[in-house]
Amino acid sequence: MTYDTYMPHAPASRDEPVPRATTTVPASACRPAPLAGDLRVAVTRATRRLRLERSSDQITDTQYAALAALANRGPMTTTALAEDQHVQTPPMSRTVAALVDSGLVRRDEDPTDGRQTVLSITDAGMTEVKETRRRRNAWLAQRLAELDPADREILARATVLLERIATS
Amino acid sequence: MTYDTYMPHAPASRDEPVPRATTTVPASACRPAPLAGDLRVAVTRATRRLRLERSSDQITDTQYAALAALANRGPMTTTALAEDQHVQTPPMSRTVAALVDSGLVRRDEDPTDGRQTVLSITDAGMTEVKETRRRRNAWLAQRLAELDPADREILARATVLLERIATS
DNA sequence: ACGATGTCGTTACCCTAGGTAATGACCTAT
DNA sequence: ATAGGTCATTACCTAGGGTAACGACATCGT
Repeated sequence: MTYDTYMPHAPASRDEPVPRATTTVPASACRPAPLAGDLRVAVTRATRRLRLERSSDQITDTQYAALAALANRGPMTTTALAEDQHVQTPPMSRTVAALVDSGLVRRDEDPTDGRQTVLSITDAGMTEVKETRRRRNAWLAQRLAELDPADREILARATVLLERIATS
Repeated sequence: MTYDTYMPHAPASRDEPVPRATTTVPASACRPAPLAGDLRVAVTRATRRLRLERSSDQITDTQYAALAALANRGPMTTTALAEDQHVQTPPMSRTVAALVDSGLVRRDEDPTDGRQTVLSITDAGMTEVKETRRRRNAWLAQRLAELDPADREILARATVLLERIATS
């Protein structure tokens, strides 16, 4: 079993110029308080819009997120997975149970600690991640392909910043 | 009753240079397909993280989103509100009912079409929007204040792009 | 060595919030 | 006038958050 070396975080370095962009924003929209409101609404609306594009999938958003975490970060316990996803352990336990029932995740007992069970993604699970990732990203990738390359770079940099904010 | 002139969309104009930023991204992360995966994960994770900061609120995420839409865009029907929020009419009808029960939204019959009811935000609703916006944004605004100004500009531009994607 | 305490995972149950189906009220077009 | 379309609501299902409680196991203190 190999795990994707998926690393959205890029190393930070100062004074990188961004080439050109197709949008301008007033300086007032860059102040923390107004930006917080705009960004919150935009992220919420984008999440809802993305949800529309998962109709024919066999796996839910939550299940995919957990499975992708196992694919990206390797085996871990239920509690660690819950912390990674910022949810409580009981709901994560239920999500994991669904993935185990589907044969996408395997439970292995920790030899040194009988309380813990280590969760690993199965080959079927990894196949599902790759296929689901491709299918789910299709719509968004199409929208992104229609953007100016400079706008895609804006979003790529914003992705790093959003990840940084989400993990703080 | 006055409505906030809240306009996250900035007019588009080409060839605007972005000053400096504290992050770099590899060119591969700017291609549509990889960026779609990264961006989807980042937006999903950011949404979950933001949800952690609403503990003591009296109003739910969904209710606030609907109320804010009425505050920002003015009176509209239940169906129009559902379309704006990308949900079906029945769930929106239920959300509206909760807001009416709380006295934050008022139903007015359309004088020319007995089927329709026009929803308007009340003074109490507008107060609630302003207070909730301030309270909910506090955490995010603090995170944003810690960023480099150039990074905030990246996020402000990304906000416009996300709104554009969400409404496409 | 053994009991008290703490931790991991699960189950049970509540709530919010998506979805579809069906219905009633009303409008519109033939 | 009536048939069909539209708006809003209600009823019901499912997913997925939360807390409480419990069993199994580990660890620590005496």
